[in-house]
Amino acid sequence: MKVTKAQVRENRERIVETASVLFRERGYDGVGVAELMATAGFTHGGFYKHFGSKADLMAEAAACSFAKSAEQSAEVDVADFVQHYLSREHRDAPGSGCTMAALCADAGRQPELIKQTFAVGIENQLATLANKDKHLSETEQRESRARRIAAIAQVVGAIVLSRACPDDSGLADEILEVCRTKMLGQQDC
Amino acid sequence: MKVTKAQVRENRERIVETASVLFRERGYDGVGVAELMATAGFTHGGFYKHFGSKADLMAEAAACSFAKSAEQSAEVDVADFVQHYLSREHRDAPGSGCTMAALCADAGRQPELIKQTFAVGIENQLATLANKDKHLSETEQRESRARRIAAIAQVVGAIVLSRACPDDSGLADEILEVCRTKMLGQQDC
DNA sequence: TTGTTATGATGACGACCATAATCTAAAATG
DNA sequence: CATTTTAGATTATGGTCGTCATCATAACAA
Repeated sequence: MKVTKAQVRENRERIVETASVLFRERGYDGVGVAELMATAGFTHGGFYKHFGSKADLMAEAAACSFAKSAEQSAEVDVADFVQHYLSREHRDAPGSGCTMAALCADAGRQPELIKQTFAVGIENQLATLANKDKHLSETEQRESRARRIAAIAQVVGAIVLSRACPDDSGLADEILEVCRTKMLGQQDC
Repeated sequence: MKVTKAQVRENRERIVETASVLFRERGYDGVGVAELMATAGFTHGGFYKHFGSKADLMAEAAACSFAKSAEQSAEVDVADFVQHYLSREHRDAPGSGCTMAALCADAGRQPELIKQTFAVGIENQLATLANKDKHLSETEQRESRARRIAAIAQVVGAIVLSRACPDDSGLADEILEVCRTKMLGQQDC
């Protein structure tokens, strides 16, 4: 059952995208190759014609989603970004949300290849946010980078903690709200 | 092979403590019941004489470690706490470190029972930090609670992100350092 | 001391895991 | 049109998973 080269590329893309969603929803250990392929519409046997291992796919799926989210957030106002990032909608839809927030804890337990991908993703996001202050002096830029790092830690921590709370718990919403207010209240971000 | 009642309690405690460490190191999905019991010095069969399910043990292990860490941090200066929490030592030893930082992302994908335990753990930590400002007015206390929530999100996010970076990466240390400085620089915490 | 109870060892259950060899049919290449 | 190539289905590997029934044994209550 051979398929067109274009079809192969499309199939591979669908596997990566399906994996990206499932991993974000259930974690790297929560999804097997077989289920992954079945969800994408294939049997599991063909998997290793596309990827060397599950870890390879994890890295590719992460890199792909990092690139996509950096691209998107480049054209959005920072305040709007925070507003959406720290929303209930984002928290309740990890499958279509931020890969960093959904999987960075998992990444910490994965092979170096995955960690490198995540480090690149963080640097990418930092660079995207930095585009707004090219005109700063060197010391100002250093201070700006520090603020951006702290901001990312803050919003990622907020989402992760909020997701750890029960659905009906007021605490989950409170965490989001508090961090949203704090974040928007300071001129940096 | 029956054992003393005292022995049973001690065995059960050892299982919980072993689980607490292993889960923090490798995640809830990364450790099986069999390996757990073997590490604690038992065969896997006896597990269900102590716990109804793996999820029950996860909840108990988390609750146990939350209680322990709240107890410890109650008698420590806040600045010292942050200093240690955002240290390389803490980041590189998740098995003996903060359960919230190690497992809150995993908790978000677990049954409600686990999430409830984590919510209680967060409230506990918030209450512990609050002991320092009993003398405040009601509005001041509300503001204080908001600051404490944001602080916890910040430090948890920092550890989780730092762990997601490669071991030799400068970024991992930078995240810790930046957040430590930011955190200690403000009078709240 | 006798009878009851319950711990923890043994072993098995069916399902899932990542990975891989084999085979096929059809696309790509000549 | 003939040949080569290869995507993806099929099937198998050896292992692990959570859960549980069974059972010997030793701690308990009587």
